[in-house]
Amino acid sequence: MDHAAPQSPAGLSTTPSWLLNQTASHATRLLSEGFAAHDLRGYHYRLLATLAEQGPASQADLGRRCGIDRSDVVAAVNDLAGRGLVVRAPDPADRRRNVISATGAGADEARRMGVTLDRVQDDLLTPLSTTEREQLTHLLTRLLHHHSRP
Amino acid sequence: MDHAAPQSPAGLSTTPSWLLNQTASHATRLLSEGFAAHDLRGYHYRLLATLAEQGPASQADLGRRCGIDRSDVVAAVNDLAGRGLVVRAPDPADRRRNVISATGAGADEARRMGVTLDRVQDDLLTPLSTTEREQLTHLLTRLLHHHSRP
DNA sequence: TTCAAAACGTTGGCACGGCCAACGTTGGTT
DNA sequence: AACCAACGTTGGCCGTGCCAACGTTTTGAA
Repeated sequence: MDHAAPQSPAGLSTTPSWLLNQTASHATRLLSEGFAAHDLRGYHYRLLATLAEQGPASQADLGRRCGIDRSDVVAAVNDLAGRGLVVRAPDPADRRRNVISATGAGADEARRMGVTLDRVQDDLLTPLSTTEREQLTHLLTRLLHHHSRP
Repeated sequence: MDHAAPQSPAGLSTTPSWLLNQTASHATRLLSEGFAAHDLRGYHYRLLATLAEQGPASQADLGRRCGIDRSDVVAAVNDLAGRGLVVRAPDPADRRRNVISATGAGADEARRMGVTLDRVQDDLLTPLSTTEREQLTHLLTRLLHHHSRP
C-alpha cells in the first residue's frame, strides 16, 4: 500500500535552513562518534584545542573564545581537570579568576583529537572536489561573518 | 590586559564541520524565533507541512517521512491534536495504526508557518547572491545525499 | 493453521549543545 | 565608601535526536 519514501519532508528538502541543519547534524554525528573514541565531547575539544594553541586563560576568556557559556565551561573544565588534561589554578593577580592551562597530556590529547577532526572532515566532504570544498567553506564563512556582528 | 577576541575557536574556525554547525545554529535560532510566534516548534512544522502536502498518514509513516523518531512523533501529534490542528483516528484497516490528518486550521497554520519559513530563508541568506544561494543549496544537497544512503 | 517475527503506538529515559538566572566573591570607578 | 562590573559556580530549561521496552495487532512462514 504505502512504500514510504526515504526521508524528505516534502517541500522542506530544498530549503537552505533544512539542508544546513541536516548536514550539520550528520557532521555532528560523525564528529561525536570520532570523539567518543577519546571519551570526550565537542566542548572538551574546543577548550583543549584553544588552550593548546593560545596558551592558558581564565574560564570566562575560554568561554568567550570558544563560544561556550561560562556555566558550561565549568563542567567541561572539571572533566578535563579530572583527567589531568588541564590544570585549574587561582590567578594571583585577580582572585576572581582561575587560570586554566593544558598539561602535556592535554596537549597530546588535543593533537590526537585534531587528527580525528581532520579525518572526519574528509569523511564529511568525500563527495566534494577540492574546489567545491573551498566554495562551501567560503560561502559558509560569509554567512557566518554576516550573522555575527555586534 | 586581555582584549578578548570575538569568538573563534582557534584553528577550528576554518573547519567545514565547525562552519556548518555554526551556520546551522544561526539558522535554527532564526527559525525557532520565527516559529515561536506561532507557539510551535520545528517538529510541529515538519509534521504539519508533510500532512498538508501529502495527505493523511500513520504516525510511523509520518516519522519516516519527516525524519522524526516514532516516540517523538507521539508527543508532537499530541500537541497538534490538542490545538485542533490535526486529528488522530484509528485506522479501521489496520488496528495497530492511527491515521493522522491535518484539519482546516492545521492546513492554515502550515501555510502561515511556511511564510515564516520563507522569510527566515531570506534573512539567513541575505549576504548571498542568487547564484551563490544555488551553489550552497547544490553543495549541501550533494553532501546530504551522499550521507543518506542505506 | 499455528506460531514466530515484524510493525505499530506509547512511555520513559539519555546525550548533546546552547542558554539563562541567581548567588557570593572580588575588582575597578567614582 | 558605594556602586557596579566581572568572575566562578550551581541549577535549571529547551530542542533535537536517539534508544529500549512494553503490549497490541498483523503478516509470513513452517
